[in-house]
Amino acid sequence: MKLLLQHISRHIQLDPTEEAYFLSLIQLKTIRKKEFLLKQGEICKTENFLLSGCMRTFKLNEQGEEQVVQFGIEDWWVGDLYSFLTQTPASYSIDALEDTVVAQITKENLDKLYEQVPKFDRFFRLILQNAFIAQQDRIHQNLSLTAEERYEEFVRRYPQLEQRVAQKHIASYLGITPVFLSMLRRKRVNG
Amino acid sequence: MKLLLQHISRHIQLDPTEEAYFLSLIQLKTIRKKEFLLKQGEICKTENFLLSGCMRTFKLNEQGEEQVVQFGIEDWWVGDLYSFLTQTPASYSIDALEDTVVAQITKENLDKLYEQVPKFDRFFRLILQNAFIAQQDRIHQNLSLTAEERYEEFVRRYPQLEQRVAQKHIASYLGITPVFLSMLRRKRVNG
DNA sequence: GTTATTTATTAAAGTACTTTAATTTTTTCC
DNA sequence: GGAAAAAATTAAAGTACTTTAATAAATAAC
Repeated sequence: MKLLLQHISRHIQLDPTEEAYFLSLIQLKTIRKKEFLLKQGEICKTENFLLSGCMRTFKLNEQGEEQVVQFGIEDWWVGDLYSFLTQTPASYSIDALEDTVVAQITKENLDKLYEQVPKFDRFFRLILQNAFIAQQDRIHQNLSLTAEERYEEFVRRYPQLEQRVAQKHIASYLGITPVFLSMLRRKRVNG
Repeated sequence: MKLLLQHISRHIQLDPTEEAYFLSLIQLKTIRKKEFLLKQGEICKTENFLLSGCMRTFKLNEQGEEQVVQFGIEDWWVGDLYSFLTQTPASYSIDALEDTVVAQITKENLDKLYEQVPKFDRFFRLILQNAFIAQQDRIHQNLSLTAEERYEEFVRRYPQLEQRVAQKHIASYLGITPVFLSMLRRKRVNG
């Protein structure tokens, strides 16, 4: 839980009362490997901050294939933001790739938090700014780089993930088939 | 300028003093068709709200081709957020596809605004939430749809843009060549 | 620890999309 | 309003990536 408070203190300063109030709105939850935090069609009841472990956010496309849109590790937020905000059925599923612990806040509690401690408007504005910038770069890369270049970028940017996550998930995240990713890796190793 | 105040009032309520203060921090600027609002390498000094016209945000890739990452029309914000926040050289260029009028706020003034009227933290949080959701959907679509399907989606979602913007820019936004887009369009018309 | 199951590799044939280049259409500009 | 420039169309050859299928390697399960 210290991890979450550290994460917040990087963006805003809380006094002890505010910190206590914030913590009173948070719940911990453990998700075992292969279990789901959220299933497509359910309502996303919480925003989730990863304290440990690794998760993936994905969507079934029309052919029933799983398309990974995001990974989450320690220090990252995961959730289906649209479903959370509108309390409508989720388009994304989220499951655990390792045993995972998350800190959760419900929409009701988050709304209270915004009213009681408006600094959190700023906090989430800052978080979203960073996420927006990262996503825009990713869109640019997806459109202008080859699969090979995207893979290089992925390895460079997330060396930990390359190790922790199955190749088929990385392939999906990059928008290519596992077969083709395997070819790229061989090419990389052999020269 | 009414457009901007309406846009804000959809998300937060300002009292007359706050509104006047906000307006005192805003400047209008006209950009003629083909002129630049921002050039890659310059520092992005303002966030920009489009009152009329149409702009494109793009980046030169390593082969020197222009990759369009976003269009902007009335009611949208444009800028290079990373360059704006860090006041470092921009990775993106922004130019006008039509004569355009924008309402601008500098980083200095926006920082003042956040301190004087903290509601704006909420305002931009809400704007960023929407942008984040839209981008996530776009990432998913870019990875899981064919070029033809992405084009269909684009036409469905932004019918106005399809009319207003040159095909080569739409092709770039979709991540395909103008030649291939032309083929898709013929196919669409002929059956 | 062995078996069953899932994941990664390899090869070969197929397809969506690109590249190049020539022609036509549309837009720009004095 | 006519010439020049830019954008869109068409066709043909080329390439990055997919699909299928068979085998090997790694992980899970009892």
